[in-house]
Amino acid sequence: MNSAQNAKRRGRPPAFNHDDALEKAMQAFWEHGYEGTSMAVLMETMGMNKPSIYAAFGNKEALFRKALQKYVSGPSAFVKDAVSEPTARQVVSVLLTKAVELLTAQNTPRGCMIVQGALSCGPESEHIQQELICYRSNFEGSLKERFDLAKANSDLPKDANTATLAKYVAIIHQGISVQATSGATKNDLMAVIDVVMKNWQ
Amino acid sequence: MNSAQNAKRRGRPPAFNHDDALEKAMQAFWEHGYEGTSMAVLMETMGMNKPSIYAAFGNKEALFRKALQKYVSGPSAFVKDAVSEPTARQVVSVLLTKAVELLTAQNTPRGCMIVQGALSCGPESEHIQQELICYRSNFEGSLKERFDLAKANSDLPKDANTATLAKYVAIIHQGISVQATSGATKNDLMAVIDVVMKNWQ
DNA sequence: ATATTTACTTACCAATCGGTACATTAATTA
DNA sequence: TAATTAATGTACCGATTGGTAAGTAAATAT
Repeated sequence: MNSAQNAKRRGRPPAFNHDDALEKAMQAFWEHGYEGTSMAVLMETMGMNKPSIYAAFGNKEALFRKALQKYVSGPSAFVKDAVSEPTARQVVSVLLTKAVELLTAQNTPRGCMIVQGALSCGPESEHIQQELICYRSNFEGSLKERFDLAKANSDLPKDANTATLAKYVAIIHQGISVQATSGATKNDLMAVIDVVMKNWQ
Repeated sequence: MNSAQNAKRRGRPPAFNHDDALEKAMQAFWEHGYEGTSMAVLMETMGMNKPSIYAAFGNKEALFRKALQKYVSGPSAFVKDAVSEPTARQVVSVLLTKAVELLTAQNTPRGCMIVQGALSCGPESEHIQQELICYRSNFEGSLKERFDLAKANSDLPKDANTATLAKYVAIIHQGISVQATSGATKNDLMAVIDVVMKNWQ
């Protein structure tokens, strides 16, 4: 609708593509975290100068939040698909397998942006830290809901503690993310997933 | 031997206690990570001004490394004890239980200093990031060696993949660390440990 | 008492941080 | 062609970063 061609907007046309620039920002934040990514490197990777970035995306915090949304709806979109798998076991298996594939992929940064974006930080980044905590909590919450459904369907035993199971899977996922940044390979982590799934009820 | 009282050193006596100051630095780095802890807050928490810190501990990187050693031989010393437990199962159980107790304690920062000290960072902190990766790798390596021993003692099955088991336990530990910083309680995480141990071979 | 040694305090350094004022360029509209 | 609009490039802002030079204070040795 409001594409550049149709709109014929008045002033000087932007020299950047909004989506491409945000993708670059996402990659930078993904790799080096919120505090570890300076406006200077954002300028370079996005191919924009600072005033253009601020005009297009707001300040650094706003840019990070938009990059985070792009991460959730892009590389991390498989999470929503995984919880739609027919059984709890398949949910866990698909979720962890696809997570390992993403977090150890060669063409993208290692590890999960939501885990390492601002795990620990200085006082001026606490809002972002809290936002990421919220994202992780929602992830865990959606797992719990899916397990509640499985329990109602007798896919999980009646006495299953769904909150604990959800936290267990979240812990595996977050541990995998730490391992991926530390250089663990896809095969290393897939072997661990095998152990986890072998133990799954 | 070289205590202040016995030595009768020449010049002006230090106004700080070396060990106490390092303890304070450790707590600050533990809570906010390497990059998130500025020299300004280190000055305040250590009760020393900058030149005294540099004279006593070297630059920020050297100070962090010394704080890290203090963390390993202090709060995190239980790891060495845990791997001395008589069976692999007890090793894992004691290790994870004590980890949860430490990482969710009220009087100390949440989470593990070795995990969140510099999980992602800017280019000027990559040495520290690498050092922490090394520490985590050594932790995992000592677990593998312990499992190798258990395998030799028929405490673990002959076909057990000890490297994978070690990575599995390391992943649980690192996931717990992420959870602890995000506000998970001791009870939350102990329940997960119960699940892990119930699944343990 | 003087010299020496050591640590402290103050003040400063260049570099970088996130963020912005201002003038310029390139497009459309009149 | 002149006016308007929007995005650009440059140059700057105060604050903070890690790190240090230089002078002062407090102890011991001569």
